[in-house]
Amino acid sequence: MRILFPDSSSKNFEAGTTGLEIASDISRGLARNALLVRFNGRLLDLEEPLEDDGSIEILTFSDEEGRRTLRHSCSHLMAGAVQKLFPGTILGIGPAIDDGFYYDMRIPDFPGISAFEDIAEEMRRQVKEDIPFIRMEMSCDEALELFRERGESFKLELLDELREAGENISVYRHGDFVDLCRGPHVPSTGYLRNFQLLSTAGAYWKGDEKNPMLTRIYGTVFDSSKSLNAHLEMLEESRKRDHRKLGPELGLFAMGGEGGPGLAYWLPAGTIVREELESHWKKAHVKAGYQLVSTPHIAPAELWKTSGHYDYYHDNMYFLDVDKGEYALKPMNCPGHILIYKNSRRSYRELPMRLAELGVVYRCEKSGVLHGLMRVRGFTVDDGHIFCTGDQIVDEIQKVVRFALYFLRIFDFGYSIELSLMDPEDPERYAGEPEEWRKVEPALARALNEMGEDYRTVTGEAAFYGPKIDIKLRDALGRYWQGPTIQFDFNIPQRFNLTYVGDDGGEHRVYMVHRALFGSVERFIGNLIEHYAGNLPGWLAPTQVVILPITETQLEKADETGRIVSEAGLRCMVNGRNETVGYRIREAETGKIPFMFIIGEREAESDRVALRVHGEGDRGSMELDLALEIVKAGCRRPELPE
RNA sequence: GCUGGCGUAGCUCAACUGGUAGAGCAGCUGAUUUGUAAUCAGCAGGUUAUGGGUUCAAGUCCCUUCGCCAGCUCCA
Repeated sequence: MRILFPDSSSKNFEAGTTGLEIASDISRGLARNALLVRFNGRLLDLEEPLEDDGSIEILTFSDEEGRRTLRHSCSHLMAGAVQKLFPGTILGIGPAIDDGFYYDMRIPDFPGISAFEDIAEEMRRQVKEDIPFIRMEMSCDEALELFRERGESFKLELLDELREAGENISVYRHGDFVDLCRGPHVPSTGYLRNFQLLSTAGAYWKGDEKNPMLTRIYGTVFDSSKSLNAHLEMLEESRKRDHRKLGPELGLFAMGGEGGPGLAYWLPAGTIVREELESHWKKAHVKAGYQLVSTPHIAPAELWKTSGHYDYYHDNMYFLDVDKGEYALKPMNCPGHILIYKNSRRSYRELPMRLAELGVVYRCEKSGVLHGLMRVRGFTVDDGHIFCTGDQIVDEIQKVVRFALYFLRIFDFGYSIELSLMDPEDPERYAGEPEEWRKVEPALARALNEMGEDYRTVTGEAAFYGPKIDIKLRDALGRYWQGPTIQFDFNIPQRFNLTYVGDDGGEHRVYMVHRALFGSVERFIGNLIEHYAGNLPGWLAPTQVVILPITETQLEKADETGRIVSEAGLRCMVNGRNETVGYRIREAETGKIPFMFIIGEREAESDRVALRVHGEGDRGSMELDLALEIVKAGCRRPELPE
């Protein structure tokens, strides 16, 4: 048979040759790293004999499918170990996930993570034994028989569904362990040396709270101990950077307890961070052609009925009585901005009209989803709404994307873009005319293409009211977070009958785009804290310079220097506490204050300071003016966008 | 919201099977006058999250409520 390789070379092999043998034929290294193959588009076990001509791709840990296969195989290994140690364990499902795997099981008398060492020990034993994973294909009835015998009630349920779907049934076995599984798997347990069990949690069977709760065990596996350790170190680093720990430690905000769940209280230092961020945001928006507006926190229920929120967002809203009428705290800013648009008859000459507001919204999130600043009940959306004509769409989208990327660049975030489109199979789900969608969706794609931005198209992920562009931001640890979002809305302009008068003198429906760049100021600051591990850029640092007189004798000089530094527009503090310099330096270092001016006898008599930079150390004694220039450069606010 | 875990001083943590709540750091006072990440001493700090129950006796056992954490679900 003729096998075609990805580099378009080809070679003849005897029919029945396996992927592993082909890999060995190419190189020993590839054979060692190979985990599975893609043959004519299908993912197959390495040891599956290939019978026909076809194109082959040998997949390793550096391929997404390779990682998933390794991890999925490890979930089998783990479940097998659990079943051996806890007889009577019934299997749920055990998929690979980003960075690892889990397995949901009903485990009798499971003691929790204290069992991890025993489970890991059993897994290591089976790794050493290098037990092969064996694929078996069978009829649905045979599989039912097999799993009925083994008491796997959840698997029987899955088999019933598979039968309805008319799927082929395959089963994988290693040692005594048997699991219903589509595959593929790595050849044997020996591949799974570098695993780590991570955590345990409850999870409902099929994610439905009416179903029984199973025990979920999370773990991960890598291709080498080196990459496993790097991953574990990253997890450790994530814990250290947790904004819920760093934020209160650095005096930025307080949460929880008497203040109510999901509500942040910004302390003076944190408020400086907010104010700096918001002030830059406002300046940048004015420069980018937005008009700033401000809308109330409450509005009559009628407004929310018109917008539709009253019906479809009711559970997330807070209501109150005002003058016997029903009011609601705003969960979104769009209706307010719409009223501003509707305040007068709009001409095409006014478009595009861009309105922006740092609008505080309240949403009644379920208690279980609250998470530090990332998910709260009251937060500030850096909201913007663009009203424009159909001809302006491409240009406006490009402007917004560029603007969003500007904000990510300021903070050295990476990013990846997703374009979410409607599901053409199910047009009923969506608001607006299909022809509008057919016009706008390609315009979004065109906007991104023209800018040369890479993006992933996800069909069926559009909101019901319109297609959208989501930009995920990637932080210093390589983690992705919800970032800027740009959403078209065919629904709300219709509900409010938003129009403009065109150059033909007729009324036209206006196009509307919602966009938020930070998403929420609170969450974005949470991201910044973790991204920078608390070492915020100089311009955001609540205190930028600490002045440390070595002894009381230099206190007066320190105060005088402090005045000069403040007059230079920097936030500074004099720390003349009765403590050793070493102690006060330590306070400044742990407080993550970017710069220190240390003034001893030598400096005091010559208008010099000894500059110390956070995280770097002593930069030596220098003229105050020079030190000030260095600090100013380190605390300079970012340039406004073009 | 659901399931599980947790809740002791501002923070980090002690207190054997129920038997007098304790330490370090932070805070305050004083001494010390300090040269690049912790000077020394003293003082103060608690209705053990909350309300109830069992007991001669509860931080410890049981129940309630609240909050936090993990996960599920949700996320216009």
